[in-house]
Amino acid sequence: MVTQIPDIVIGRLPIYLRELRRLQDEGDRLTTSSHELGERLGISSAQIRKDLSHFGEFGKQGTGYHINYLVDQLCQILHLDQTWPVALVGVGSLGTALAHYDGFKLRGFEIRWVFDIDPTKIGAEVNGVHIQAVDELEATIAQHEIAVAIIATPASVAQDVADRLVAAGIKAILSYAPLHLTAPSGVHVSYSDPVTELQRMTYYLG
Amino acid sequence: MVTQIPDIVIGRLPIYLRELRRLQDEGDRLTTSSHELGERLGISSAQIRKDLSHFGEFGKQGTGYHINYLVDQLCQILHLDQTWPVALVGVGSLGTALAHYDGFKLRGFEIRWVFDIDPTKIGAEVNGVHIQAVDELEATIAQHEIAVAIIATPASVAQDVADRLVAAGIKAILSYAPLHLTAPSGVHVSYSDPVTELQRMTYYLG
DNA sequence: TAGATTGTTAATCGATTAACAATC
DNA sequence: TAGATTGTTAATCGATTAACAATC
Repeated sequence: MVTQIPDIVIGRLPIYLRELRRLQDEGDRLTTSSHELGERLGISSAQIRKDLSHFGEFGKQGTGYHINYLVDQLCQILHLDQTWPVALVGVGSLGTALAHYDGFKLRGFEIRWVFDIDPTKIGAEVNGVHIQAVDELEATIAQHEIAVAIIATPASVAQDVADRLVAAGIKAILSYAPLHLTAPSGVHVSYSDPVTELQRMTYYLG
Repeated sequence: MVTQIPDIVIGRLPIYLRELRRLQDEGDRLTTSSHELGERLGISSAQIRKDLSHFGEFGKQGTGYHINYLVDQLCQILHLDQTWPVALVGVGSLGTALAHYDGFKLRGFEIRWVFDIDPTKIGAEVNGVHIQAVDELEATIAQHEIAVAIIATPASVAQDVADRLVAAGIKAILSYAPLHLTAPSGVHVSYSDPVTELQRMTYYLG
């Protein structure tokens, strides 16, 4: 029986995975518990057990969860037992920073195509990746069947870029442009806007 | 009577504000409606009306919301009728990109102090701001009563940096380090981790 | 065996939505 | 007046938590 799992549960799995990897790196134990994990993440142990129980029984009464095993399971669930090749659009300062970020590879992603509209950038390289003209976006994405893209363009062109990415077959977009993007259902969009995040916190400051 | 307003409501206000600013920039109308705003943001009109009603009655039956007025009100609520000076820790490629980002000023923030631990960077400038040694962090934050900070350091030192920021008086932290930070209650922490965001989406991809 | 911890149930808590009287 | 849209209520829907039998 296929049960629809809430988005909010899916959203926590990468957080669990990230903390489990830290436990692996610390390397001093083979198992952990929902209590320990919750303690480290500020999440209740009941919620962690409930979340995981949507996908199977990964723990053992009395001993908890085998860290390596749970990491493997979460990677399978999140489809991270592969490296997702990523297209990046926009090589301004943020795009360049993302292209150089070495935290992608180890966690399942690799920026392998980079696009910009600026003729003085096209043909150059960023972190070993050739910068292509945005004109080539559709052909490249279709040819390589790329599913994941990052938008790091100015806000003014982000919706247009998103439309073209979607038309070319992209299924998941992470956008750094500070505006809501419209995309057809079946295409997943997530956002990162530092100002929005800061504004959420200033409410609570005198 | 003071009612506790849910965090999730507060979290949507900056989104409303951002879209209202877009309507201002488009400049072709003085008013909007919860229906229009919801349409543009993929949020139900009922939710928008409910959210706003926590803070007052900002609309008029039949005509909707006066855009400029609602922007003003939201800015007041979010304490954005001032510019918040921000301290940035870490001047790697991401920190540098943030220091150069010109989207802060217009929306209520300004990176005015920058810290790094690398002696070859200390004393240089990034976007007109002097790079200080991390040693000077406590004194500078206390002296200027800085409330908001951004962490763009490697994960390995992020918790230590956060502890020092908090001890010096910082009340809101936006962290780009890919790990959960522990902070005392009363200190607000938000996160931006591109990999976590991408991992949330790959679950839905074949 | 005794202690620890799971997976699950039922209860609680909170958020969203539908509907509509009020009124511009 | 007629149409549009608010603010609010009550109903629905969904998420979190507390508690505990099962069992390692």
